[in-house]
Amino acid sequence: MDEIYDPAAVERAAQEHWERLRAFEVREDPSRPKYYCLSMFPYPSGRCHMGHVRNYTIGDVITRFMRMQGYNVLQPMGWDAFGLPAENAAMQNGVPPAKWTYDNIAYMKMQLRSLGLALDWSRELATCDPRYYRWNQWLFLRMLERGIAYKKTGVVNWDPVDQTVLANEQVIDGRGWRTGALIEKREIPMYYLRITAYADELLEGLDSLPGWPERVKLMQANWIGRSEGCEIAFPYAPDTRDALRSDGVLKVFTTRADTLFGVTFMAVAAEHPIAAAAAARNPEIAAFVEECRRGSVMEADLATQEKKGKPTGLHVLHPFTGEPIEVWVANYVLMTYGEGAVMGVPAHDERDFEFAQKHGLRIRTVVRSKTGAYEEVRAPWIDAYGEYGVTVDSGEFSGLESQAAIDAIAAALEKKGLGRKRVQFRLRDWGISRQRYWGCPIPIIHCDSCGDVPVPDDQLPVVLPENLVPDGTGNPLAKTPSFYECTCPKCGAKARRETDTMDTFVDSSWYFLRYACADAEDAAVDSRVDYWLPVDQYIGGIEHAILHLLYSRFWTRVMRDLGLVKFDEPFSNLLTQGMVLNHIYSRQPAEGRREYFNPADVEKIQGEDGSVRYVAHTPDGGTVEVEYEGLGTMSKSKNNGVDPQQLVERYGADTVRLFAMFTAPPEQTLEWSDEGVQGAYRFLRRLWHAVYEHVSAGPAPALDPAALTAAQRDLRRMSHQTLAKVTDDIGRRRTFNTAIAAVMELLNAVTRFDDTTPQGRAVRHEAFEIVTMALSPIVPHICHALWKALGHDSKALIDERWPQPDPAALVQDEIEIVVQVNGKLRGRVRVPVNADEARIRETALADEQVRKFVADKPIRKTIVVPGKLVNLVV
RNA sequence: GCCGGGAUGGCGGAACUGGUAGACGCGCCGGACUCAAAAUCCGGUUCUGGCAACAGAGUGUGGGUUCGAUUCCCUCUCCCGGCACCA
Repeated sequence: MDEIYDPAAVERAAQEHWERLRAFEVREDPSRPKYYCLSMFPYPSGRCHMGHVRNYTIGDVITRFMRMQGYNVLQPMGWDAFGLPAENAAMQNGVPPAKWTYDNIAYMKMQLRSLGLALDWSRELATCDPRYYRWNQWLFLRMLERGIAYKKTGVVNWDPVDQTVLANEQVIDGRGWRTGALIEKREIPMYYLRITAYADELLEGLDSLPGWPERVKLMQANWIGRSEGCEIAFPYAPDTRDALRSDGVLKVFTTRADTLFGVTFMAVAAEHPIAAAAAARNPEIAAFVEECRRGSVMEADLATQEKKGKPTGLHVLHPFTGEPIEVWVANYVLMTYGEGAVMGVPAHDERDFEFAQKHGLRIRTVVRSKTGAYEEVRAPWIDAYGEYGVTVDSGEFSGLESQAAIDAIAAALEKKGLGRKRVQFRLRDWGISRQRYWGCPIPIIHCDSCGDVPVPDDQLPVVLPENLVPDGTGNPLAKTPSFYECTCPKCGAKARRETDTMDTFVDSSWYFLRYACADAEDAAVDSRVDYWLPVDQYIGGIEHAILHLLYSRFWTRVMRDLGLVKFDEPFSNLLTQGMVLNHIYSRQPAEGRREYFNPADVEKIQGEDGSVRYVAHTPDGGTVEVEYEGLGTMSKSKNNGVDPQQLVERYGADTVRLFAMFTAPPEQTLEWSDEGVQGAYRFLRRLWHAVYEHVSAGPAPALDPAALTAAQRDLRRMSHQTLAKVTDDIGRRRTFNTAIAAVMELLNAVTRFDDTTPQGRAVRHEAFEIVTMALSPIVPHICHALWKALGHDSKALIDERWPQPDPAALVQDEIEIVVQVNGKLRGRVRVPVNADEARIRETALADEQVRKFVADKPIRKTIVVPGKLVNLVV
């Protein structure tokens, strides 16, 4: 063993050993319990960032831990390789997205390898590989056959200058990111997947996932948004019948049918047919509808914009009273939810209340809440107005409890044919069409005579040409005849291939299945999926809590219904890691865009008066004063990323892994700190040195537990306590930071333990073995070397079994008890471990400090927490 | 705006089921080693008062439940994630 810790040499040796033995390539083995540990695959953006390092280290710790527990562990890796950044890079430097992507994959693979992850690279896949995405196409066609996939129009962001569809992130303050043009909404035909058909099952399925964080399940449940309510039809008044030139009804969905008699207006979305009819005859309405058409399609934008509305002058009739009610167009009504129309009940809905106040509409009180005593609803709004209560002024339905009123009104409406109870979901069907090049082609051919014709299975995959370079003005596929020109599979006539590609969420909705059988050539999945799936532990960023995870749950169910897999839920346990943050420094030049400076180049300057300023070093050798903007997630745009590669080269992968695991628990955000990395490095050096000192003194004799001194027993107890804690922290709690802290404490104790007797050395040897074992999932390279140095030449550490604490070593005969008087800490006493309440109380009262506070007051109550604390109440 | 989460020393965090607040690490201060510096090692480090023993205060804000609250309940403030075409 070398005296000096040389991470580069240590890591090279360990990685060579694992690679030579193909240690992490696994096969189905029915005789052993399997464990599928999966981290979300990366988008190959160019270089790994700290978020990847954190994500994959967490997965690796669990993988290595479970492997040592005797499981057959699969940990695969692949590439989420389609997506927008490749097109953006292409626009910038003229390189085709394919080449950019494959180059990035090669570099990032090298980076991941240098981290020493226990990955089975033989299963590697990339979603831009036709061998993968042909099955996207195949599965899409099966969904089309079953009506799960269908076509309808959808709304997109349209840049009128570039004549192109923009992603939400490309719309900044309502303008196109490249052109600065005001963005418009535009309706185009798209393919949708009927996720709503699975809404109930996706919601109920959450109950079968005890291994998922509650907050993620809650977010998904709210996203699905099941609500039970009533569909109510308001027949058109004569003016509306004229305007639309038809009989008909305006349908709304409401959960508060009990407030039906409080309706004083109706509000419809700008895209609603009644709005269109009103716009056709009234220029003011037309202008308002036009105004609503501008701006982005993002819900956050719609929800934060000022609530506006215009009366249409058209009316519908109340289903019971026949009273005419005016229809308004309002920008806060979503065409995509329910019927694109709502009934306005200002007395009992806060949003309607505000709208009515603003436009001077009537407020009609029809429910009295039981908690808020009021006769009439009037400003300002109080929450009691929105509560359930007893109906008033509601004709034959007056005097009923809200729920009874809802039932009665629903029944009466149904009898009239003007409504019924129904369930409404907030969840919408999943639009998968993208007017973009770098994605999986949708396998459809448009024929003038046959319509939309699916590409026959034997012509799959529809291969994406890899040599195109997008220029920001629309999809290059639509300008490439060699791609879109084809013949109709049905009639043989000239036809046009669909040029839209699929949402990249399609790619990531089933990749975890494909890892089980990545080389299967004639099927999407084969029987190996039955062995490995479901995923036992899935690890990824909290930002995927809803969309990716919900789509994957949906897709898995579709594949189940196609008979391809035998389970409902793809991920049994989920760990959502927090984001990685770093400081943000910037400067606003007199002209042009705000500049961001990497924190590595910024210096903090403390003035003598306590003032603080920040100065950044520029590439030309100069300095500029910059502003501190606080912490934010590491990103290219804020220039606050840290390159893990430099750190690996400087300190080694183990240091980077240790830092990522030690600095915060996995679910929390992680703040970057240069000093923290150095601290991690220092610890590993200290560990190396301590083991070196120990083994240099020659082999340790065998441990004889019966022959130990009290101090030796103490250290041995601590070793086994630490082992028990680390096992629990990694295995159950997944708090790697506290596991590391416990090992650090043990190492501190070992370092202080200067007993050189034979049994002292034996106890120390055991402590080092436990330290090495316990840290090995986190810092596997150094532990691989230390294990050998500790005399284990025949078996590598990764092939050892995780040890169990010795119960005999944990036994203690005396313990410390905390004494409180009236809940305040006043002393500590030592008592035998099996002392009863009387004995503890007696010992506590003998303590001088305690006596001072008890004085001669009678003890009214004694609370004993066994093994921990006694509280004397006087 | 809606949904979800968070806030504890100078800093990152710990306290697992309502029971010792501040483990562990960073930083800082003092000491050892050194011609000196770096590295390393040893000691100290929540705040206030006190030489000390010790006492009081203290987990974003305000209130509540309890013998006892960082932990449970209510209120407010600020920060972060998601909002369906970033991945």
